[in-house]
Amino acid sequence: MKKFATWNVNSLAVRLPQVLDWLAANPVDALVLQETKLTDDKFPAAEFAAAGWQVQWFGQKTYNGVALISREPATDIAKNIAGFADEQARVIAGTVGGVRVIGGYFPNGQAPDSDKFVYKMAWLDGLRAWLQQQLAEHPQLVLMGDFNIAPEDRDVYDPVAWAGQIHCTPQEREHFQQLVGLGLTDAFRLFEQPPKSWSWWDYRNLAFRKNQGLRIDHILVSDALKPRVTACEIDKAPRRNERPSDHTPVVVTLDL
DNA sequence: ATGACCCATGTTATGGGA
Repeated sequence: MKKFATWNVNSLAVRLPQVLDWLAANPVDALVLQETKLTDDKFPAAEFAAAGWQVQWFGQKTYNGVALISREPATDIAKNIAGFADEQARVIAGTVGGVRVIGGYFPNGQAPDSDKFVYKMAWLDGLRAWLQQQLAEHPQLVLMGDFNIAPEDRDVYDPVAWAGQIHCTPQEREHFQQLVGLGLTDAFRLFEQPPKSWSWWDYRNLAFRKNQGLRIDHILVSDALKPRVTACEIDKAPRRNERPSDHTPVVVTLDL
């Protein structure tokens, strides 16, 4: 049995105690983090090591930043997308127990008519090209992270209000389907799930209390792993913490 | 109601997130 998880922590400096608490309660084989918002010299490697975790990290000042935490050492570490020049620290990958684990903080895109949306589209093109190679090299692969894409209307609390808005545009959803077309499966949808399952709730407007959110954090598994998936769940508990991240972890369980 | 929050920044407002 193996477990892999993803969590956008929205500043690891703020959330480190919550991450360590969560790992103690949820001893997964690997956890990928997004939005650490730390330069590499400030990464709290010693704190993870003291708790018995291996860690790889890749960050920058103020924005973005990713990490790969694992019980066993990760090998063949990759940072960002080979073949796609990027100033922003958004991807970290490693092989853990024979499984290629890729963690990504996909661009937000801000608004469909913005330069940031153009960047998001180019980034997704680059990701897909690289993933095709990664899948050829590593048949057992999980792609996890904050995709900043709500794949379907059932992933949106108010699909009418969000129609055409960022995270819900046809272009973003087409990119998600193109990733699926590489031979990947949304592990969450392999199982019957509670309706109105979200992974993110706005800090504003009492959104969590009213359960107004989006499902934008995902775990995609390769065809080789798909028959091994026994569970995939969103863990809402950390969203109830004091000073929570606006995202909450997603966990997949595989019979390996 | 084009709002409401949270995080980082050598801040006391601004940009970004989603």
